[in-house]
Amino acid sequence: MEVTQQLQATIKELIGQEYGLEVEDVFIEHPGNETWGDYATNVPMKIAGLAKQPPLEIAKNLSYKIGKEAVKFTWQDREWDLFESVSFAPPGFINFKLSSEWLAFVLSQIMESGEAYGASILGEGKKVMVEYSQPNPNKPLHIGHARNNFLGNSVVKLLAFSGHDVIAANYINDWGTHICKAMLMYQKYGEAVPTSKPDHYVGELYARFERESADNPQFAEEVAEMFRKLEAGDAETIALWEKIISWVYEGWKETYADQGVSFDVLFYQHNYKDSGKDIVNIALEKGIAEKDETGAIIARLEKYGIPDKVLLRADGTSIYSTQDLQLAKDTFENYNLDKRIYVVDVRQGDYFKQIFKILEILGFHWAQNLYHLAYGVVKLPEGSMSSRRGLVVYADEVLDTLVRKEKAEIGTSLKVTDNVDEIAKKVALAAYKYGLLKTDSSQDIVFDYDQVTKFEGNTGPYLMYTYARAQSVLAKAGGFDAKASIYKYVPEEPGKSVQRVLYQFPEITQAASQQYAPHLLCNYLFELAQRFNTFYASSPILTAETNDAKDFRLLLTAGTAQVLKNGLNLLGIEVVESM
RNA sequence: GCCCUUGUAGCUCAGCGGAUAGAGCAGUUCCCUUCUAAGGAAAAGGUCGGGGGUUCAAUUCCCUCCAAGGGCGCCA
Repeated sequence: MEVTQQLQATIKELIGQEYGLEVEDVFIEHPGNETWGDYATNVPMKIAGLAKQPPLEIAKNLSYKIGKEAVKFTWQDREWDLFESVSFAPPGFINFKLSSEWLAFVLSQIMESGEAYGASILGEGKKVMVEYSQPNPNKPLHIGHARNNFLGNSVVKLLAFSGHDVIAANYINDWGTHICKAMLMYQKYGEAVPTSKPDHYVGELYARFERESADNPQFAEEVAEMFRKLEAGDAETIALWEKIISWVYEGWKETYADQGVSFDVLFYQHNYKDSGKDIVNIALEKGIAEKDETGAIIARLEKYGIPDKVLLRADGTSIYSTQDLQLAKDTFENYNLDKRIYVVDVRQGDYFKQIFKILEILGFHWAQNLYHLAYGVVKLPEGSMSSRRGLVVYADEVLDTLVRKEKAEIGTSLKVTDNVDEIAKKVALAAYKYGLLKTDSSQDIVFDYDQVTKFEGNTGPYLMYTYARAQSVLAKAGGFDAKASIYKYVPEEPGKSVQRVLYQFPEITQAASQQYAPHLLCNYLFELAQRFNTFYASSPILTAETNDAKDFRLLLTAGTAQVLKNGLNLLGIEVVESM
């Protein structure tokens, strides 16, 4: 059982005995200052009123009654105390300090579990679909999309690691007037084959439309006409659409492969164009939506405090939301989902409120299990990105820059002689992913090129470097007693400080999974790496004073490396053995 | 007009209602004849936008003001 739960149960019981009180939640935290302890509770202050006693008195009494013998664990056929001490502190805290035995036990657990260390069964039996990326065929991916891809990818891994049955889905917006804009330009000016990376080429066609449509008012009607023909199934128009869209897929395939992002299933918007209209008709019948004076079909949502939503255009053609309603229904019912998560930027907040509410009032019970994981916008130091003002940073371009920089960096290192390209790519991606994941995903971030292309401090490469160093020492040691028992334990500060973070890994992976928050993991891994590096700088490992100390430090090194590797994997970052 | 979000060190960001507000970068000092210096150590840097309130306790919750973003029926 988890330490936290065990502790909570013990405290609850004791409060019942001592004060005859039932406490629902016993809040357990890690104290801000480690000298106080590894766990703490504020429960004396919470119950002071009901117990009619000063909080400090309660803390004193409870800490005394709990005692360090209260909680035990078994290891190597022996019982050990979980805590080294239980103490109280004003204004009414109880602090618990973990025993050296427990901290050593954690190391043995890490070695035993290996890549599975930190995994949990939190989501056992739950099926979740995570839809992310949702690229727009008209625009080459920029760093905002990169944030989406990295976040979605990491959330999928986190959920799987906590026992969920996860389906990574991508929804391709291949149907709509936006595609027709590129198609129209191709019809007018296009070459037979793309003259640049195919998806970028289509992007250029679209950009051309944007530029020229102001001076060519007839374009708008030509596009509308083209889309009507497309929806009506006109063979020639469909052939053109297929041609354009296949170029886009070709380009994307490369980008996704570069980013190390993949999906279990792809949904195409065009597959939902007809059934989507069916669901709109049901909404009409139920009086949820109505036809307005122009002929457009509108869902009336104002009584729920949400803006009304157009579901079909006046000319009867469909829009994004038409298909999205149907997709939600299909996936929920066909995949038997327990939850569906949409990783989409925060500006779509109202849109998803509308969609979710419509499905709810249509009577779909599963509508409450739809969740919009809204992530913040990626801005530039100059302000919001804007392709019109030329203020865009493309995803491919950042990766190229990072790879180039990393190759130069490797050039100065004597450690890497083989696989330069592969290592450069991995380190570059680590910098990229970590840079976009380390901030709370709900927040807008400012993308500072100089900062992301730095490989020092709180960065992905720093964590990889820490791992590589650890591996290097382990390789030189040529093996050690991985079961270094408790009897070999040599208490020492820099090492213990690492252990005080290591044991928290399972808590962190669970919290990150429950909150869909990779940044929690980033914060944790950085803290771990910092402490390990301090240990590394001050405690010789291979030349330790005694053999026991050497074994123990090697064990600590191996444990740290394992946790770093497991954690980085959850962020979509692959470690390298040397760099 | 309505709705949402943000305001923490020069910059970029952490901070779970708690016990002296934390990093990284930049700037200042140190540390490679020792296991990878993509590292480590030290000092410096903050009226947590302003003002009220709730609480034993507020950067954290509520209200208000100021400032900056974003979203609002036929785009995605």
